[in-house]
Amino acid sequence: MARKTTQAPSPSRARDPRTASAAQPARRRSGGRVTLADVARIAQVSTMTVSRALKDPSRVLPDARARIDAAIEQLGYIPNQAARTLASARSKLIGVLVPSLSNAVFVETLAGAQDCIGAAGYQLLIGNTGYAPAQQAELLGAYLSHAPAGFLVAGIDGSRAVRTRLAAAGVPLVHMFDLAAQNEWSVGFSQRSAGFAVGAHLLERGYRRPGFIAAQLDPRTMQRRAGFRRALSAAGLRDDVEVLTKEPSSVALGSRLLAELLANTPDCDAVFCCNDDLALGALFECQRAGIAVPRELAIAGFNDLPFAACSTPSITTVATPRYQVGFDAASLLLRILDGDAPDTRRVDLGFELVAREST
Amino acid sequence: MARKTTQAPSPSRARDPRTASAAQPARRRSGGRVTLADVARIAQVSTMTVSRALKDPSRVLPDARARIDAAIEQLGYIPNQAARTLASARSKLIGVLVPSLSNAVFVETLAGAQDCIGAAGYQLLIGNTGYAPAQQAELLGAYLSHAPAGFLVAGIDGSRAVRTRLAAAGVPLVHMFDLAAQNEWSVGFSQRSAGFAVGAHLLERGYRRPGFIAAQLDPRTMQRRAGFRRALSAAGLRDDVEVLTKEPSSVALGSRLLAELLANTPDCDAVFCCNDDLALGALFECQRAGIAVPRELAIAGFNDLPFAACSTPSITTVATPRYQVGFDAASLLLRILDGDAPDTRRVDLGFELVAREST
DNA sequence: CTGAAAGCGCTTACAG
DNA sequence: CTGAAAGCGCTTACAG
Repeated sequence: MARKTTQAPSPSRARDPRTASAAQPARRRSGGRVTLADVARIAQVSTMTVSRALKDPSRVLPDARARIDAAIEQLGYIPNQAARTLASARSKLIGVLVPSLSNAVFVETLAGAQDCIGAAGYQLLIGNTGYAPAQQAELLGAYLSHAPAGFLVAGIDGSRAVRTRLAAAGVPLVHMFDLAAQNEWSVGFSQRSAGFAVGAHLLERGYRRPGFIAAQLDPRTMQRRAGFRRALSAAGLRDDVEVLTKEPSSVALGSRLLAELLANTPDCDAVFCCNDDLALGALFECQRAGIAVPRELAIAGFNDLPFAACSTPSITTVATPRYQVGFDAASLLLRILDGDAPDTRRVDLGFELVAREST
Repeated sequence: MARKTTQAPSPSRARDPRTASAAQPARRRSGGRVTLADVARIAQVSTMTVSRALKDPSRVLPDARARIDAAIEQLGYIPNQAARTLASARSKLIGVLVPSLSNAVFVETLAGAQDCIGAAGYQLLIGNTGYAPAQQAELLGAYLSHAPAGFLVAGIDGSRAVRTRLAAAGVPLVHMFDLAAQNEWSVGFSQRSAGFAVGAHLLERGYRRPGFIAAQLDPRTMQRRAGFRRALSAAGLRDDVEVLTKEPSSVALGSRLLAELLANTPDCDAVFCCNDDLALGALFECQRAGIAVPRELAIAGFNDLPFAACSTPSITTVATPRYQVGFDAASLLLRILDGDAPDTRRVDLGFELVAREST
C-alpha cells in the first residue's frame, strides 16, 4: 500500500507534497507542517471533502474516504485546532472553574469531567478561583478569549454581569454542586439536606449536645450548616454550639477547631465537621487528648474521602457524588452543545449518609 | 473621556464601528464580536499598531497608545487567541502531563506551575497519563494540535520517537521530579538519595529490621526503593523485607500492605512506606491491631503531606518540593521560550527528611 | 515609529 | 456527494 508505484512522476513529491506546485509563493510562513490541503492533494479531492471526512465520514463516499484515510496516515496529518477555532468561532475547549485544587473533592470532579469529554475530543481549561467570587468572574472573562465551547463552574458565585456576557456570546454554562434556579443548568445535590441528614443521624444515635466546626465558610459549607442547625432546633436542642473560621480547611485545623469547641463547650458529645479533613484532624486531637471516639465524643465528617473508611475508628460521613457531578455536568454540557438539551435543567444526584464507627 | 463630543459624525457608529464601512461585504460570518480592526478604526491607527501596542506598548508613541487603550476600553475588546495562534504558529497554552490527579503531590505541582505561568498570560492544558508511558506519548501527540508553547512532564517515560517530534516542532519540554540526562531540561531531586536518607535515618534511630511497602511501582517509587535498599545493605542488613504491589496507592492499601508485611516478617521493627497515604494506612492498621508506634514498630512515609505533621503520632517523612518543582519547571520553560535559557539544564531542588514521633 | 499586503489552515455558506 | 470562493482575526515580513 505505502509502496510507491513506478508510475509516480516524481518520488520526491510524495515526501513533500507542497513542492508539487511548481511556482513557489514568494513569502511562505508555513513551518513545513502538514495541512489539510496536503492531504487533499494526495487524496485527489478538495479540502472540503477532507474536512467533511474528518467531521462526519458518512458524508463522503467510501472510495474517497479510503484515499483520504491513507493520505492522513501517510503524511501524519494533525488538524490545526487554531484554524478550526478561528473558522468556526468555537473551540474544543471547555472552561472549568473550581474554588480549590487542594481539596480532593474538586480534583475528583475534574477527573469526572475529563473522563466524560475526552472521548468527544474536548480539552479542559482548568481555573482555580480560590473561593473568590470576583476571581470567578475574572476567569470567565479571560477564558472567553479562547472561544470555549462551554463552561463548567463549581458554585453559583458568578456575577449576573458575566453570565449575561456568556449568554450573549452563546456559551452555555453548567453549575456544579449547587442546584441552581430552574432557568439555569445545574448538576449537584442539596447541601442543606445533607447537613440535615447528619444532624438527624446524630440525634437518632442519641447524642444530645452536638457541635459544629467549619472552615472556609464558602456558600456550600454554610448551607450544610443551615441544614444541620435545622435538624437540631427541630428537636428542641441548641443549634449554636459551633466554631467557625474563614481559614482554609486542613487536617491540622480540624485539631485546633475541635480543641476550641471542647474548651468552649465541655459537655459537647458529638461534632459535625464540615468536611473529612477537619474530621480527621478532630480524630487525631481526640487520640492525643485521650478522648474515646465515639464513647466520649462522636465525630462525623463530610464527603467520604478514601481515608474515612479505614481510619481507627472509621469515620461516619456523607458520601457525595463528586466524580459523578463532574461527569454528568460535562455530559449535560455536551448534550447542550449538540442541541440535544434535556427538558429538566436541574439534576439532583443526591447523597448518602455513611454511618461508621465514629458515631 | 468616554463622553461623546458633538463633533462625532454619527453616535451610532461608536456603538458598532463595523457599520462605518458603508459597503457591507456580501457574506459576513463575524458574530458581532469586537476585533482588532474595530479598535484600530476607533483609535485611528492601523491594525498593526494596535497589535504592537498590545504586545509591547513601548514600541508605540504615547499618543497613539492612549487612543488605543481608550478604544479597547470603550469597545470591551478581547483578543482572539485562535487568530493569534494561527498567525504566529504558537499558542499561549502549555501542556502539562502528570501520572495521576488523585495523588495530592501532582496537584500541588500543577498549582505551582499555574501560579508561575498565569502572570505571563499562559494557560495549562492538563493531561492525566494514569502512570502509562504509552498514554504520555499519546497525549503529547494529541496536544500538538493545539500548538502549545511548551510541555511540562512529570517523569521521563516519554518515548524517544515523541521527543523527536517535539524537537522537530520546536516545542521545548521540561521534565519534572526526575533529573534527566544533561542534554534535557529537568527540575526535580534525586529520588534515590531520598530513599537512601530514609534508610539511613531508621538505622541511626537503631532499627535493625526495616521493611518497605510500596504501591503503583512507578519509576520514582522504584528509585526510592533502590536508595533505601542501598542504605540497608551498606550496613550489612537485609534489604529484601518488602511487600510490593502495582495497585494504585491509597490509605486503605497501606493498612493491607502493612498487615501482610508483619505476617511475613513478624520481627520487622520499622517500615518505610513509599508515600504518606500508605504510611497513614499503616498507622491506622497499627492502631487497630494494638501495635504501639514507634515503640513496637516505626513508620516512615514520603512527601510530607499536610496530615503527616498532625497525626497521632506524627509521621516521619521526606518533605518534597512538589509545589516548587511545578513553579520552577514552569519558570524554566518561560525562560526557554523567551530565548533566555540558563546554562545548566538540570535543576536539583533537593529534599528534606523530617523526623517526627513515628520513628 | 507606522502601515499595506499577504498569509496562517481551517470552515461557512453557496452552488451544482 | 463534492467543490470554488470567501472569510475567520490576527501576525509575519517588508517597506518606508
